[in-house]
Amino acid sequence: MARPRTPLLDRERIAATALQLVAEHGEFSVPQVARALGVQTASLYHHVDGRAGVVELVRELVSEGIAGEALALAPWDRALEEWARSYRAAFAAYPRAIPLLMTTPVRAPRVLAHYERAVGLLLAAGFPVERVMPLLTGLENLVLGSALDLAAPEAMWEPTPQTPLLAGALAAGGPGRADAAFDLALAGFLAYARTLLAGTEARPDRAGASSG
Amino acid sequence: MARPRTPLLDRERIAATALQLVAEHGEFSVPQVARALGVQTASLYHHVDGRAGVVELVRELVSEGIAGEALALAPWDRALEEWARSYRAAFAAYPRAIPLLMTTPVRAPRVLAHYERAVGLLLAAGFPVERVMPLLTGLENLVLGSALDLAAPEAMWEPTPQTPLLAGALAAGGPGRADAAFDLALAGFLAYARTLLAGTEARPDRAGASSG
DNA sequence: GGCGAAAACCTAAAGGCTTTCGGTTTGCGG
DNA sequence: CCGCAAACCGAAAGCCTTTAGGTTTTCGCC
Repeated sequence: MARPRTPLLDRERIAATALQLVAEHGEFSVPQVARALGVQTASLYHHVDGRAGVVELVRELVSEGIAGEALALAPWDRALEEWARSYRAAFAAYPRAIPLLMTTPVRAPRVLAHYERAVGLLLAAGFPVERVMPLLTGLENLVLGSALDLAAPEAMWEPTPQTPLLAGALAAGGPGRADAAFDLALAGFLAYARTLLAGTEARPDRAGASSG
Repeated sequence: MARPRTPLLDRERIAATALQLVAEHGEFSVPQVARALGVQTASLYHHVDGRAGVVELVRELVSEGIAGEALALAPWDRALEEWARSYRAAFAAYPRAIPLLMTTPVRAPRVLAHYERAVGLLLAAGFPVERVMPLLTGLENLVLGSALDLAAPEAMWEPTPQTPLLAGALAAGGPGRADAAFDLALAGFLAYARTLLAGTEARPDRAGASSG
């Protein structure tokens, strides 16, 4: 009962166990992961940078389904669209993880690398740098909001007898409808982005020349 | 040191203290609120339904700035736009509260009443019931994502030396830019919603007639 | 005016969480 | 073979949420 012949823990098993707990209960704690692995709580801290480190492992696992290579497609709007679709699909597989991952800042290198690529794509497409983060933020909100809505609308609103219309609207949307709504919202977003780019190209921005 | 001559606590003081803690530190705990009010932790439980109850009080306070009467405007798209603008302004005043309020389901009656009204507005405008929640979800994500981006972009991504483009894009956006981006994104959203409505009216939905 | 009930605070405690510190055993490089 | 690092355990500090039970004060009612 000290050091075992073969290690009981590694980052992969920790990540998988935490993700399973999140998928089942919507949250996790370090002791819960330890119990599921038949290990004392303190042992986890030899493999992982605290609870926040486990969250990042979960993020990596959930994000594995995102097709980063889609960002290499042309033209830029098609790249963004394919990326957003695989992004949504990856998170829709684990809807209960979304609140957990939205709450904490993204630190996972693999996920940051995705965003780095996406920023590069938008800059190469001609967007001014100050438009890039609002665009990515908007797209991310569209994707995650849709993924959450797809399989866990009750995570957002709690209808009461005083809110019959809300209850009806919540009950009305099925998975197929959510998919169609995402398609349309994404199309709207991309159309907006194209308009924005056209306006930028027509009148090049000269911000920063006066006060910076 | 038992029951005081004049009460030390009430829901308003609890709410204000919790909101102040959230505004300063991004989170709160029941003992922290108690300490700030010079009271024992357990005393709060006589006024509030646990920690979740305090969260709902904070939500009410933050949401007070939302102009619910905007939903009575005509036409429906202008009502939605004005509502969204005041919604964003209310949350932008307390950006650090946004993660807290996005994580837990909405229970606060006043806020649910807002959504109830919004659902009614969209139904009256002619949207099919199964489109309503995706629309509201999308609008809410737009609003909250923009509010968070307005004053706390570092709450979402943690740039590293490996992500120079991301760091640059994060540094580039100022408050004025975020406002302009919100204006455009909102315009895009409303245009998308109008398109959706036009398509619905052209070919009335008969969902529910076959199986429901 | 008196009295019981309820309100409002307290102390205490259970049980959970995160994290660190100091053992103890095992494996490995020299 | 020896020393060191790795991997696990036990214990503990300090935080959190929530409940239970006690004490004093106020208020409504007779």
